[in-house]
Amino acid sequence: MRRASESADGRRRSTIREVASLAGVSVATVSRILAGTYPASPGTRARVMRAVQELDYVANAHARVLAGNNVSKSVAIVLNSVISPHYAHVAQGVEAQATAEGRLCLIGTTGGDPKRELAIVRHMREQNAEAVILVGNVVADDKYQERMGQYAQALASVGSRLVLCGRRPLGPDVPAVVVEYDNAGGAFAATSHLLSAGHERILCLGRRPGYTTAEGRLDGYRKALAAYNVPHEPGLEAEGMMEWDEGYRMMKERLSTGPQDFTAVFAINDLIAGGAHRALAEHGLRVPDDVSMVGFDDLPPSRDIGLTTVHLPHEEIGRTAVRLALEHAAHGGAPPHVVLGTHLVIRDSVRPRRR
Amino acid sequence: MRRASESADGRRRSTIREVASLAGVSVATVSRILAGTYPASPGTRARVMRAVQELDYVANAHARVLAGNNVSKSVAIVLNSVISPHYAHVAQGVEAQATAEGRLCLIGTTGGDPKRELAIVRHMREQNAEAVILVGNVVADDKYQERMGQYAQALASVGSRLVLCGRRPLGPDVPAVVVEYDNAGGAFAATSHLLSAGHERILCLGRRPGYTTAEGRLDGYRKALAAYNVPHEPGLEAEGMMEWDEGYRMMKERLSTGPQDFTAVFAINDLIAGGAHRALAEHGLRVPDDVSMVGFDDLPPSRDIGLTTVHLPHEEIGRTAVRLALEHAAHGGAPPHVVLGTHLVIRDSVRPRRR
DNA sequence: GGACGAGGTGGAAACGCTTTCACAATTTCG
DNA sequence: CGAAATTGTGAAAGCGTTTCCACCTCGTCC
Repeated sequence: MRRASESADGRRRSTIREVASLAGVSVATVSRILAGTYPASPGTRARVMRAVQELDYVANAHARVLAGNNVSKSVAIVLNSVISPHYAHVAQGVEAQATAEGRLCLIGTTGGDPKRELAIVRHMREQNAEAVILVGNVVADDKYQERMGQYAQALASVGSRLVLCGRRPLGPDVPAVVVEYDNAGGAFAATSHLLSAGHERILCLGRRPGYTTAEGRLDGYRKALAAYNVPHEPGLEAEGMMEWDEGYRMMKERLSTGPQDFTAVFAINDLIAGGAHRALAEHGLRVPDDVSMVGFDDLPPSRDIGLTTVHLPHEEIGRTAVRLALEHAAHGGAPPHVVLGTHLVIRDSVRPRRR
Repeated sequence: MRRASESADGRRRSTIREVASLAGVSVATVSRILAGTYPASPGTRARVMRAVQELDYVANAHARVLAGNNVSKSVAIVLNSVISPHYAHVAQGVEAQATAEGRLCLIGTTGGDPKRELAIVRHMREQNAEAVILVGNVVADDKYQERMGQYAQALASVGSRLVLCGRRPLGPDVPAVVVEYDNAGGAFAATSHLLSAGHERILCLGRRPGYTTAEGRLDGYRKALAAYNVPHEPGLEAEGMMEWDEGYRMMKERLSTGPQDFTAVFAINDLIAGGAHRALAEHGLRVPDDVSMVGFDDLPPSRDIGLTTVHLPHEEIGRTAVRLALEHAAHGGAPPHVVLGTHLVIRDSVRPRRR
C-alpha cells in the first residue's frame, strides 16, 4: 500500500525483515542477536551477522526509539552561539561526554533570543532527548518577566531532564540539574592579585545587571576591594556586554573622555580583555608596562597576549552537565547541584604599581 | 500489552489519539490539521487546537519519521572539534542554516581520528540524517590509505547526502557536494602583501604535506615568491600542525637555534600566528616593529594583536554546505561543487622592510 | 521413563504517527 | 431537479523496530 521505504537520496535501506529472511530466521531473533540481549546458538549468530554484512544493514533509529521505551539515546545542548569560545568549549565537553556515554548530541543556538530558545527547546522536545542542557543566559528583554511564566512551564514540560549551566534558575517549580562555577571567588582572586601588586584604581569592565555571570564576577571584584580597604568607586565600573567589541568600546570611551585615571584593569571575561587590550595598544599604552590587566575565562587566545586570568573548566562544565543528567535520569532523586572551582593562571599582564 | 509510553522522567506524553478523542474527531483529522495539509472546517480545527493546548501535545518526531517517508528533517555535522575557532564558525553556520530551513542539527566530533569519524558517521546514518557534512581533514595515519577503501564505501552508503567542507575528496566513486575555499589564492595575496612591503626572507609557518588546506596555502606562498622573483628557500618553511602550540613551538625553535634570518612571517593560519606572536614577544621581538606578520583565517582573536590576515567566510561555508545539500536533495543532478573566495584584511602587523 | 528446566526460536502486538482509500454530506452545474 | 463534482471526515494499513508470550527441543533429574 505504500511506496518502498527509501532514504534521502533514493538508495534503499535494508530492513531487519530482509536480514531475517536472508538469514532464514525470524526478525525477533535478528533483533535479539544484534542487541546481544539473549543467548543464541553460534550458528544462527553467524548466519545473521553474515546477512547483516551482506545487506549493509543499519538499524533505523527512529523505529528503535518508537518500539523501545521511547528512549532516544540523545542529549541536546542549547546555547547562545558556538563561536563564543566559552560556549564552544562547553559544547565540546557536552559532545565528548555524550559520545562517551553512547548518546547522540543535538545542538541548537538561540542568539540569546528567548523566543528562539523556546522554539528550539520545543523542537528538542519532539525529539525526546534524554536531557536538554541550557547554557548561558538569554537576553533579558522587557517582556522577560512576563514571558518567564509561560517559558518556565514550557521548559518544565519538556519531558526531558533539564540542565542549567551558568544560568539563572528558572523558578522553584522547575526542577533542574544545575552546574555552576565560582564566579565571585574567581573574581575575588583576580582582583586581589591586582591589589596585592599595589594597584588601587582598578577599572572593572563588563558590569551587566541581570546576568548571573557578570553579577557574580562584579561581586567578587567589590568584595576584594573591601577586603583590601580600598574604597569602592562606581565610576570605575564600566557597563557592557561580554564581548570583544564591547571591551574595545568601553576602553576607547574611557581613554577618549578623560585622563587615564586607573593603573589596572579587571575584565569580566577574556573577550573583553582582548578588546580592551587592543584599544590600549591603539592609544600607545602597553600591557603590562603601562597598565596591568587580569581577565576571566582562560580562553586559548588569551595566551597570545600573555594575559593573567581566571581559569574556568569549560569542558568539564559540559561533561559534568551530561554526566549528572544521565545519572539523575537513572537514579532519580533530587536534581543535583554542583559548583565547580576556578583558579588564577598567572602569566605576564600584571606589574607592581610604580610609585 | 505494553507499559504506557513514558518520557525519560516518567512524565506521560500525550498522544495524537488522546487529542483526537478529546476533540471528538479521528486521529487522521488531527494529523491533517496539525500538518495543515488538508482543508478542515473551522469548528473542527478549533476543537482540535483546544485539545492540543489542553493536553500540551507535541508530536513524537520518531513516530513521524517512521510513518512519513523516512525524512528526518535533520542534518549532521561531523568535525574535528568545536573549540577550534574555524570549525566553530563553520558549525555555527551549519546550525543557523539548518534551523532556518526547519532542520535539526546533529553534531559529532572526531578529534581527527578516522576511526571515530567512521563510528560517528555510522551513528548519523542510523538517524537517517538528510545530509552529513564532513568538515576538515582527518589525521592521515599510516593505515590511512588502506582504510580509505572501506572508509569511502562506508561513507558512500550513508544513504544521506554527503558534503565535504575544506576536505580532500573521498574518491571518484563517492559522490559528494563539495564546498571549498581559495587557499592558494588567499596565501598568494597574503605573501604578496609582505613582498610588496619589501620583505624577501619570509618565514612560512605550518607546512603539512597531505593536508589539503595546508598544502593549498603553502602553494600560494610559493607562487607569490615566484611571481616576485624571490628565490624559494626550503629552509624558510617550518613544518607543524595548524595549532597555537605548534606556532609557538615553531617560532621558539627558530629563534633559539640560530640568528633571526627572516624579516617577516606568513602563518598558515591565525592560530599559528598567535602562537608565533607570543614566542616573538618572549624573545623581545615586536610585531610589526621587528617582524612583520600575516595570518590566514581572520578569526576574532586576531584583532587582539592587530593581525593582517586573509579573511575566510567561515559561517558562509557552513551555511552553503547545508543549502547546497538540501537543494541537491530536492532537485537531484550532479552534486554541486563551489569554491568560496577570500580577501586580505589589512590591520597593523606589517611594516615596510627597513634597509 | 516421564516430568521438568533451560536454551533457542518464532508469532504477533505494540510504539505513535501519516496517508490511502472510501464514503457521507454538501455544493455546483447542465 | 437529478447527476456530478467538491469537501470533510473516518477506518485502517503500514512504517521498522522491540519485546512479550508461547512453543519446541533437548538434556537432566528423581
